[in-house]
Amino acid sequence: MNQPGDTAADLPGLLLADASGRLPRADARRNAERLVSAARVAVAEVGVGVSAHEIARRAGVGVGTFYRRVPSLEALLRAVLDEVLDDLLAAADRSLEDPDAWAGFAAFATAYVALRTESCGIAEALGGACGDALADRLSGLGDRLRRLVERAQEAGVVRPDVPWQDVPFLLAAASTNARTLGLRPSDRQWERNLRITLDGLRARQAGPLPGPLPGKAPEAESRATTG
Amino acid sequence: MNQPGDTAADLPGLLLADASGRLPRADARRNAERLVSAARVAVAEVGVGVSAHEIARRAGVGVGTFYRRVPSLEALLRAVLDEVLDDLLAAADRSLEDPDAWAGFAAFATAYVALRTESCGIAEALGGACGDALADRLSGLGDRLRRLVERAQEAGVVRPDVPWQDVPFLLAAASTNARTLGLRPSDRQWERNLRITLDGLRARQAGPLPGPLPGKAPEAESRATTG
DNA sequence: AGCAAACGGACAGGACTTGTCCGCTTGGGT
DNA sequence: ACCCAAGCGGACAAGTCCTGTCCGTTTGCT
Repeated sequence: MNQPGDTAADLPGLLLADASGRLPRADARRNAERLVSAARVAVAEVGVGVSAHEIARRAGVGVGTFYRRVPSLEALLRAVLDEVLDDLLAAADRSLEDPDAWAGFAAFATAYVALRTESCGIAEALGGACGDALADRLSGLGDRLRRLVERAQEAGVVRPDVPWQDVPFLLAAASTNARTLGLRPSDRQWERNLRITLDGLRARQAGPLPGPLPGKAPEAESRATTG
Repeated sequence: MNQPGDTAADLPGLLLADASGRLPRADARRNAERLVSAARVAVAEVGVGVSAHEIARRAGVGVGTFYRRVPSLEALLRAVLDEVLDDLLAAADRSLEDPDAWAGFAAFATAYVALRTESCGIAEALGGACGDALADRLSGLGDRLRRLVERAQEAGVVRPDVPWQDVPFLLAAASTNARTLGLRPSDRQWERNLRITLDGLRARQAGPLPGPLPGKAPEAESRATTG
């Protein structure tokens, strides 16, 4: 996906080198790589709201070094997220080429859910928490997901009464992280959730879905009494 | 659930009256009620991280009035959450008395998902975001959910290979809010998610679930490559 | 009408945040 | 081995947002 020998830490969008295009000293390059690695982990564990000081601390460098190696906190986070989303887009394209429509759909669903589960920040980004910055990639993902679902429905392997617009909700749902549920994070929970969700999506007899199609309802507020 | 004639706004845990047990002036009582109402809405829309100034603004009063009517921000949020959780516990007990095991389970699942979907703050609280403050009520909920699931499995209406520990994950998943997904909030999305989840849980032939039982895995960290 | 109770909101003080700056350290060419 | 510029750490500036207090003004009730 990323050419070896890109910028310091193989992040195309991130200018880590100086004006001459090189990082002359080994420690500079090493720290740049540590910062990018730390940023990936921190985005996964803390989320897109992680602070520059926190990333620097995890990388084992001072804040001064952070801002010498990276143009800004925003640029670093952006580069990390862009990379992951590009990988995911590529995975979707590969799934679309799978001759088995169900296998392709399930493979992408698995990759998507795994990613959301692993990285709290990616889940936020996929949910639009980063505003317009990732809009292009997100709409590209939506487009591919629509094609994957429609193809599987035409092949008769996904129940036809589920509109493709429901699927991002279902996948996001299956990837709900243990951390957000008050239970200790057991690594493979998402696999169980996804399995049950996919069982619910598989073509077989089932009643019509309740409610209107998503994405068109007015902004009406509803309050239900739980009693 | 709450006796009429409790404290100012029917929140048992919250001392809104002065030492004599009365709020002498009508405006004081009116503002107390406005603050509690605003807190409920703000918790739903903003989450448990909502600020005192924000609640006061929504109630149309100054911060001074906020702190004169309410012992602290924490106490107000706690009272609001306690009330909702007590209602939910009562709903669970009612479901356990339903002679139809599936209907009882589905009714509670619906109430639970509806609540999480309606209120962002309740979803956070149910996920343990409030620490030990709600631990008693949360463990009570877990206990009732376990009994609901096991009863439905013994009656043969929920697939027996799904351990009850998976169900809170699945319900939390079904209630994933539209707001967190970058799509405009369409009120009834959760009904569609829940329907598909329940379809996945209904007893019928299905392969064994992958992975270990939740809640027992060690803290091992896993990194998967998405490519 | 009088006055205590209640009001609004400026303010204090603290916990964060991003990003800068400067005195000290060190990599690496000579 | 030496030298020095490049690189380093972390104190610091300036800002935002937080909870909670205080006081001059308004208002409900007797």
